[in-house]
Amino acid sequence: MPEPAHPAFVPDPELDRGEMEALQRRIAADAVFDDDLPFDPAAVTLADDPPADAPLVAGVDQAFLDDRAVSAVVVTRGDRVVERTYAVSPLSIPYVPGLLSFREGGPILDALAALESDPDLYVFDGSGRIHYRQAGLATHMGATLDAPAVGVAKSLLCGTPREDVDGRPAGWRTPVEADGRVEPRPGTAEERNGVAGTVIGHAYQSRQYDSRPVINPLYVSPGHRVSAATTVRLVGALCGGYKLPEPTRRADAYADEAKAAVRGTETEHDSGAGEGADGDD
DNA sequence: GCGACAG
DNA sequence: ATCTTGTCGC
Repeated sequence: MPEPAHPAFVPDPELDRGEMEALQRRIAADAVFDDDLPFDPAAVTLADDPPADAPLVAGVDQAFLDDRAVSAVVVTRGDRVVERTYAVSPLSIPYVPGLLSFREGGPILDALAALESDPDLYVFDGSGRIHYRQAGLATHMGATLDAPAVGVAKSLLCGTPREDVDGRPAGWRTPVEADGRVEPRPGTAEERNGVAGTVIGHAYQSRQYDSRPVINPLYVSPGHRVSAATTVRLVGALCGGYKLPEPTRRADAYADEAKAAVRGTETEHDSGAGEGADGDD
């Protein structure tokens, strides 16, 4: 069901670096970093028995096999899994910091196209507004689908946390402000007033065990149609006992599962059949 | 030239 | 992201 609402934004790996960056600037200008949700953010929970009208949340993550991406999507309502799909797609370009969506965006859209349901919110594994041109993976995908989206990264791409992030207790958060590496969005007040100091996301300590290996915080940022404040609120509501939000953990596990299945299909005897389609159970 | 760099 | 066994601890 989920199809690109804005075809011109669909990531094209064939573009040269300059064209990719130009497209990201257009996407950033079009992206909405304010709350424009068709549902109540407070309705997003991990309740065991959620209301029948609770928002559908899609967790998206990928695993890699040779020169292919195994993109997995797990849709949940509260704590209940509603649907799962995955797609195996060829990867044409290498990973380049700042251009991640051009490598993984297409494969992700392949997996989303196999979905029967229509998610209300997407949780992507990577940055959104916390990006050099304010158009990270979550923003690129959210703007392309014109759907609410948030980005959850395990490390910081750019920007500066307002406070030191080391050794913080669970629940702690601090704003991540734009620094000299972040460009202002074309056509916005940021061009005249500057972006430095603008809150582009948050460092969020989702989990911290009473001792041992100090856990690093997550870096969450708006993808599309969601503010930075609501993004942390949503991610906080989606985290249940582990560092990563539940939708992401499930997508990650499903991606590994699908990857193992694909690998088995090509190892047991020989090879031959198999394409980059979908699958579920 | 040097440093930084999601997955 | 990926290559990988065992091991310490609740």
